[in-house]
Amino acid sequence: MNSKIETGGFAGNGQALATGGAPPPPMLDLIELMFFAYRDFVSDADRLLESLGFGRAHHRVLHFVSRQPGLTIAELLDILKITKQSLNRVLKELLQEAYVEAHPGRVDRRQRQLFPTPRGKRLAAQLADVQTQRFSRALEGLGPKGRVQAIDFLFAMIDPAERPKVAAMMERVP
Amino acid sequence: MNSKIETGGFAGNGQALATGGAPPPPMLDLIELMFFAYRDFVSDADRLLESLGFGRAHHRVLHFVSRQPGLTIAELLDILKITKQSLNRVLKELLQEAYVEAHPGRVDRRQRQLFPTPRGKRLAAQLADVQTQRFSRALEGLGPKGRVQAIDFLFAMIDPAERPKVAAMMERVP
DNA sequence: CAAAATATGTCAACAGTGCTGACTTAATTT
DNA sequence: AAATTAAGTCAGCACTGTTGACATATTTTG
Repeated sequence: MNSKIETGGFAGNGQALATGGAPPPPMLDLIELMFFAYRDFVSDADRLLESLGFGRAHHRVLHFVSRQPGLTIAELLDILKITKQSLNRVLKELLQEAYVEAHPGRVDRRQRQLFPTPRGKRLAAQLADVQTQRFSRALEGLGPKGRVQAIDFLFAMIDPAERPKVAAMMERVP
Repeated sequence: MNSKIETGGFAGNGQALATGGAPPPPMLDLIELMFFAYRDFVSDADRLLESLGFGRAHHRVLHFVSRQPGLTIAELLDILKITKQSLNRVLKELLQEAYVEAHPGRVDRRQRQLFPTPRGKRLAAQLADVQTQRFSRALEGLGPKGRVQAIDFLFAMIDPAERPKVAAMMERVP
């Protein structure tokens, strides 16, 4: 049970340990850049959502429902990695305010398939737009391969076990 | 083996609408990859923190105090972009459990300068280590310039007004 | 020096979003 | 017919963010 991330304590971190595998020096720059980049990345959408009384959780649900219309609850839970109770709280609001619709699954009627309404599509597009603007500006200064490189880097940061699912979603290009 | 995304296919993303003001196509791939990458990135540290009764907020404070010993409250608030009440809640616990120490500022004694204790340094190093491991594995599959490119991309994602401060922190290489 | 500004701490209340546990309903599978 | 599955719901809790108001030092200013 003990997560043996005991790298040897303080000494383990320092690269002074000679023999065997010297632990790599911490990549503080990347760690911090990841924090700052994400902090500012989400802030764009946050401002828009706040005016509607929604939060980030609403955004994520609306985004993936717009991206994959007909998504079931179970599929959504697997993407978001949250519990059904957490999901239900925000999904209920999106349904009530008619940003999302649910219909019983055609093949398995226990399931509920989720679809964005026109209103939901519009909001999802707006949110994607402000975030796309940030990417656009960021990529402007980065050479022609900047986008491909960013994609490769971010994809490599994902848990290997999750990559096939993400890759499958990516292939479904809009 | 190399389960990279098929970048050659769609990253180009043709469709140059000539006339009028056609909105740029949303970069759904980058938006989603940013979400997935960050989700998995923070999960590493989360597991370690949970066993100590700490959360992400504690991690951030401990990280930046370790990174910039002598940091004041106001400087920390500017980095984290949270309110002093939010900060105080977690800082209080880090002080009580002796991961961080505070001393009155030498020049301005109203200020409190924050320092990591040996214990705090050790935990900060452990946390940085698990996150560094993820970066290491991610960068393995990306050419030799992968790291520089990732840094450039993430830096470009930050609000322009914030970049000088972040750059200053980066220059202070460990 | 007295007054104003500043840096920080604190109390209280609330919002958003995670979690667990327990129970229900409806539909499908066995 | 019984067991399993997909989903909903209720209750409560934890973490982390927010405002607003007020308190205490300390420094700066007029």
